[in-house]
Amino acid sequence: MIISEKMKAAQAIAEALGPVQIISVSKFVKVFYVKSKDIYVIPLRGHIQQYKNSPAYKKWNARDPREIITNPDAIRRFSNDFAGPYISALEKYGKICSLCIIGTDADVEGCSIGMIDALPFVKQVNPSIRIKQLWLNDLSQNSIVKAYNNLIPPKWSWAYSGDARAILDAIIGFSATREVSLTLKPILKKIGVGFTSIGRVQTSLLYLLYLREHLIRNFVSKPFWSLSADLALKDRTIVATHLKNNFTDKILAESIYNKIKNAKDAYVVSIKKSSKKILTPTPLNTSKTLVLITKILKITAKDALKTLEDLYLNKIISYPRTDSDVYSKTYDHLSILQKFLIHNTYGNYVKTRFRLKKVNPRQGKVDAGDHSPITPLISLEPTSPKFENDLQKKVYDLISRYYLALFGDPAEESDTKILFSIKEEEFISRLSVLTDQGFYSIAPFLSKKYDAPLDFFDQLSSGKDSNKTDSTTKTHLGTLPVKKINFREKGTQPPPRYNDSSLLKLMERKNLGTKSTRPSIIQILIDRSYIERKNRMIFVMELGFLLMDALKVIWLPFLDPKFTSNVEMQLESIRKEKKQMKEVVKDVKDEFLILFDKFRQEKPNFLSKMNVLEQTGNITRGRDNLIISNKKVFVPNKTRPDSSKNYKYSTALCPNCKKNPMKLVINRDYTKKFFVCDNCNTFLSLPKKGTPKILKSKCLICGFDVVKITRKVRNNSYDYYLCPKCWNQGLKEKTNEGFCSKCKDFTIENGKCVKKKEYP
DNA sequence: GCAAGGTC
Repeated sequence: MIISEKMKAAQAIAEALGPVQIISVSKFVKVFYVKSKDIYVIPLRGHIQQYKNSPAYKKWNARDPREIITNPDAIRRFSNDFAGPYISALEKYGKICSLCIIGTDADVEGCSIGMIDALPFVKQVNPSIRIKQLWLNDLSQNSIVKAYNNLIPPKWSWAYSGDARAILDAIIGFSATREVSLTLKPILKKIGVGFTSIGRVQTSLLYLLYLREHLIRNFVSKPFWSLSADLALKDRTIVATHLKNNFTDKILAESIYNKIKNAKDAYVVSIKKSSKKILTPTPLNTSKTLVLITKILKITAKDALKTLEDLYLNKIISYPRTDSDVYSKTYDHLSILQKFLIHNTYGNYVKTRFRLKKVNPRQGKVDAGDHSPITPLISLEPTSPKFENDLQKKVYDLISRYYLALFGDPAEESDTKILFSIKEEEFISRLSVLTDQGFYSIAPFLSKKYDAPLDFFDQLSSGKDSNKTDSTTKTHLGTLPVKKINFREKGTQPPPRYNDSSLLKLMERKNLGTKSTRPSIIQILIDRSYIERKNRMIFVMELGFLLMDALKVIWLPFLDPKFTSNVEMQLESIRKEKKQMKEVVKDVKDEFLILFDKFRQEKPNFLSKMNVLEQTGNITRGRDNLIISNKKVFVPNKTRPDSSKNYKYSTALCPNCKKNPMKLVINRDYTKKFFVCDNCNTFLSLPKKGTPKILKSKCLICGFDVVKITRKVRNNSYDYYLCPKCWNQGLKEKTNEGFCSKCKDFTIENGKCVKKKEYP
């Protein structure tokens, strides 16, 4: 048996090894059987287990949060709720196989998924099974066959490194989140916030945002003065700035201004022209793609990643989570390019590529050995029904154009520096002109803004072929009339606010989070009311600001990204077998325990600083209408984590007021489930156990939406159906009605309420 | 109620 990390990889592995037979082990999980080799390839869904607090520590008040660090039994591994069918498959095939091959992704998390999450289930049913590892650099058939013929001993140290990461994140996160939340409980209650989370990555990121916010809030603008000249050139105006700009000495600047303000002519002293080639871009890894999409389409990182995933699942682009920007030598670019030949918009560009035989892409530098760079797999017109929404079209367009640009010619720009003399004062004007658009023709969004070409200066530089000249210097070449001399007072500006695009870059630079988690880390800070987005800019809210302000005197070593990079170094030493996992977990725990105790010591100071929140009742900043002093509870719904967009609604109207559809409310741990009417607050309760889903069909008795309830019992799941309205009626009247299976006249067929067939 | 990391 081969254990794989995901469905797509399982299928690719199986198909590379021989003809495949698909075995459905549950509604959604398939196992791929390669009959010729008698191999079962079993997919997983990433991690199938996670660390949680053991039952004794489940309640926040039950035990001292400090024990989460000191008591090794405080956290335990639990199977995820979707893991049932995967575990069943591991057990079923574990029993009948003699060799178990770990074929998860070739990285630390992949090893931990295969060996820590999945393998124990196999070993439990078959303790003597042999274990090997399939080390895959990509999912091409060649690589898979090669790796299969060269199985390696399992890389345990890699798996332990990942496991240590998970343990430390859980211990640090759970203990600190509880300790800080419980400390702030009275204050948080008053400002309507449930808890304040602390984590290795999110807290470092919040600290960096706090530092920037601090700079911006405390920024004092300093004045400076600038001199510039508007010069007339035919019907255009070109602007030249004083060579000594900017002036901090107002008197000096003013005296120059007075000297030249009535000048009529600007003498061209010299023209320097140089040209520069701009290389085609390098292939797209996840990080680059997220930065590109958020920047060009001005959407959030979360939406960008979601759209990439959707395009991938619809087989429109390749796997979107990769650290590589190098294609393997055997990557079949030709067949992709050929698909684009007939494209209405990109077709001509691609034809030219074939004509010029430019069919090899520019390569990047990093081959992380995971997946190929992000690549369009098919050629789609914007009208294609395969797109589910407008955003998918736009993202596909960006990725396709970018990919095609890898085969493009370099672009070329010319940079012209013109030095003027205005009454002996030197002024300079810089012009940047695109002289050869090269790959920008297919990917114009990669281009910076250029000036319109000015052939005037080409004539001035006496007819030399400027394209081939790197630098030409001419003196006293003529004059331009001065339209106006400008003398302006300006002020220094604070550093800019982060947006999703620059924040992703920051996280990459500071090595915070991974390609897959960065967008969700940003989202967590928003959900916690630590930060908010306004006009795509990130603002730190009062809660986040004060928290960092108060914590920085106690926890600086933890807030600094150096903490997480040190942890990562330690994890590396496990991977490289220089240190034992136990040793590293102990060291980091000890280090954090000292900080934890320091927090306890400083609690009174911390609390008094955070009390400001309570006094002003203000967790936000910059939204004037929300700053209400001396009111204890004010937090409007808007500043709370807004999950409203995730709500599902019934199509039927509220049976009471008949004005609104009803909102399906499910809280995070699925303990509360009900329909509620936003208008009249009417409730329809739902069964306590199981996950409800609104079906597209309506109850033929009352007209309300039929709901499917999925129940999971141990490793199995089953569905049943009910009508919430009839069911609530049944509860009230104790008639036990509303279950579709017990309905006299109707039944559910293919998810639809239909009349029962009558049998004569 | 909590983290960060995978993934449908």
